[in-house]
This record gives sequence, structure tokens and C-alpha cells, in this order.
Amino acid sequence: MKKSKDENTEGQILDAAKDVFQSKGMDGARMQEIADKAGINKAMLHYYYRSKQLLFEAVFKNAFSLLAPQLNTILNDDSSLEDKIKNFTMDYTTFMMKHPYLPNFIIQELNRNEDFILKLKENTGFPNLKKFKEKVADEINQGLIQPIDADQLFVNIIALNIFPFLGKPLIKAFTDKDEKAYKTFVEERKTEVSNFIINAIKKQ
Amino acid sequence: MKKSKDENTEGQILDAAKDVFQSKGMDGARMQEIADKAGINKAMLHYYYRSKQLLFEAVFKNAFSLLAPQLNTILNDDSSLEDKIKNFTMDYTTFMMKHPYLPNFIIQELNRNEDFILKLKENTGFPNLKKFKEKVADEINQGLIQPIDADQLFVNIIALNIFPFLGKPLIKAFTDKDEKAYKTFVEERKTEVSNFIINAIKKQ
DNA sequence: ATATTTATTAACCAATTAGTTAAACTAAAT
DNA sequence: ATTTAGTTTAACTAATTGGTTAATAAATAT
Repeated sequence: MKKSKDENTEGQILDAAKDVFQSKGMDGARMQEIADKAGINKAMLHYYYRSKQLLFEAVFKNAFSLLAPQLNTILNDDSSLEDKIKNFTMDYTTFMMKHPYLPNFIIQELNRNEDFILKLKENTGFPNLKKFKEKVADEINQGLIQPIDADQLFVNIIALNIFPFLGKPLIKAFTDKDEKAYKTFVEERKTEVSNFIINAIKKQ
Repeated sequence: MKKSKDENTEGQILDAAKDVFQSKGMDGARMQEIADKAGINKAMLHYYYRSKQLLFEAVFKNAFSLLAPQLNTILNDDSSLEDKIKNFTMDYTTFMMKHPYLPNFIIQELNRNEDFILKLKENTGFPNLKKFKEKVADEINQGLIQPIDADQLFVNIIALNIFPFLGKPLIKAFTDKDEKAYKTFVEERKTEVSNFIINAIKKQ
């Protein structure tokens, strides 16, 4: 019987690397810290992943592959735009409350190395806006929503959902919230954000 | 006559440090690269700023002090909420197109060190939401806008405005835009975003 | 049982990096 | 002219860091 991911060395390394890379970034992460956290010798990192760069890429692809399916709620679901927005906001916020380091990690590392996303784009399953754009055009034609550029709407939706996790320290400071109040605030956004967006686009 | 900031060594160091820290972050920045960019000996960095940490803090405070006044458009201006939102969106986007590294730098470094913002908060001139909240309550009472929590509205406004600069690589990849198309896209947001927000909150 | 492959470790290495030092240079003050 | 204080440099240092190696242990195949 093959050992489960969190029992075998390779999986333990990946888990530890995820922790360290996601909280400290590529430049701030130390191979020794990853090894210590995994409870193994530093040489094992290179035995299984060859270099820091390759270990990092394994972690990054793993993280990105968690994020991409979330987008399917809004991109490739067959429901109405209103339902897409409601479901996405709910699902995405719930998911990110469980993985709060994820958005910042991805954004940060993509900004550090712009070419990196090109590699990801070649992958099948990279999020595609085609169906979403059709739906937007469709609902505009039907007079259900106001005219709006689909790309702009898409960016507005993800901006409103992702930003609270990127800008957490800023939000806490500006709005004078402690950790608990911040959590409540994000919890409320699960419905607040979709109402806001739907109000913004619906035909008066 | 005192030498101007970009002629004297201290100023040249700060300019070079700004470049390097803002594009590579604290961990990715190298003192040697800063010295090279400033065209001086590395020892000068320590002569004027003592340590990497202190040089970094000088750059960070400088960057933050550019950002804070932008927020006054929305926080402490006396005009209507609608005008505040219009003006802020226009001003902020224009400003950030000139300083595209700034948002990511600040967000990233605040996430790396959450305590850092506490120091900033002690400073006078740290953005305060009091007046903005009063204005929101006021316009809700007058029946001009729909009921909404002022903190939520504030976060929505800054999310929609800041995110395009944080998530630039992601947006370019998802919406299949090259640099030029992205620039046009952001340019259009100068009016798009304020319309979107005003639609979302105005009384039907 | 024994050979062979796979997994693991301790010790080491070369390169990088923030920071220091001591000497030299410059310009203003005496 | 000479002292003095501030500025700048080249060379150095100590610590850190990603990565390697050679020996050993464990598991698997013959």
C-alpha cells in the first residue's frame, strides 16, 4: 500500500514548503526552514525536488490549481448571471477564509515573475472567459442587465472578492478592526458583495 | 546652496533604493544593486542609513506617504458621495498609472510584517474614516443612497480601484490582453468604476 | 541469503550578502 | 597653511545559504 501524501517524505516536504513559501515568498523562504518543518534532512529537499526553484514551482502550481476551479463557478456554470455572482461570492469567500495566504502568494509571485503565468496559460484548464462573455452579452440583449464590458465586470467581481484577503492589514488599520471584527466583516461580505454587484448591473 | 535631492548622495540612494525595493521587495533587494544603481560605493548606504532595514523603512514610509493623501479625496473632502467617488476613482487611477509598483509594494510588505502598520498608525495624518462614515449615514438618512455599511462601501471602493494594479499579470492572462490593451482597459476604468459603484448604491 | 536499488544523513563547499574598517580625499573653519 | 569634520572608497569579515558528496541504512529484487 502506497503511503498517504502526509506520511511519505515527498508529501511532507511539499506541505512544509507550502507553509513556508506561502507565508514568506520565494525570496524570503529558506530551504533549512522547510526541512526543519518537514522534520527531515535538508538534502532530501534536493533529492526529491532538485532545487529551490523547482520546489517553489511545485508549490505554486499546486496553489494555482486550487484557485482555478473556484473560477469555474463564475465562468463555466450554466445558471443566470445573478446566480453565478451569488454562488461565486459565497464559495470563493468561504474557500479563502480557509486559505488566507493563497491570494497574496499568487499575486505576489506573479508580479515577481511575469513570465511565470505564460507557462500556466499553456496548461489545459486555464480559466477561459468565453462562456462568461456570451452570458453577459446574452443578458444585456435580453434587457436583464445594463450594458457593461464583460472584462470590466469580471475584474470588478474578482476585485471585490479577492481584495479583502490581499489588503487585510490595510483594511484592519483603516477600519479599526481587530482579528475578530475583521473575520465578521469578511463573513458579511459573502452576501454584501453579490448584492452590491447585482445592484450595480441590474436594469432599473 | 543645498544640493537638490537627486544631486546629493543621500537622495540618490533613496531614489535607487525605491526602485530596487519596490520591484523586488525587502527580501529580494540587494544592497549592492542599490549602490550600483545610485552609482556609489556600498559603504555609503550604511553611512547614510545604517542598515538595510532602516533604508527599507525610509523607502516604505516615503511610499506610504504618497498613498495616504490620495485617500483624502474620498475621506475628508466636503462634496457629495457621488462626487467623492468620481474624483477619487479618476485621481487614484491616474496617479497609480504613474506609480504602478506602489500598490503591490505596500500590500506585500504589510503582509510580510503586520506590525509595521501599527507604527504608521501612530503618525498624524494616518487616514481616518470618521468624516466618510458621517457622510454615508447622512446620505442614507436623506434617502439619496441605499443603506450600506460604510466600512463595506469603503473597502469596495478601494478594492475596485487598487486591484487592477495588484492583479495586473492575472488580468492580462485571464482577459488575453497585451500591455497596450491592459493600459486602455485601466484607462477606461477611470469612469467605469465610479459608474459601477454609484449604480450599486443609488436609490432606485 | 545476497545483490541492488532507493532513501536518508552528517559534513562539507562555494557563493553570496549585509555590514565593517581603515585609509584617503574634500571642503570648510581657524 | 593647517586643523577638523564630513564624505567616499577598496578591501575585508563573518554569517548565511543553496546545493553537493560520500557514507550508511532500509527496502526490494534475485
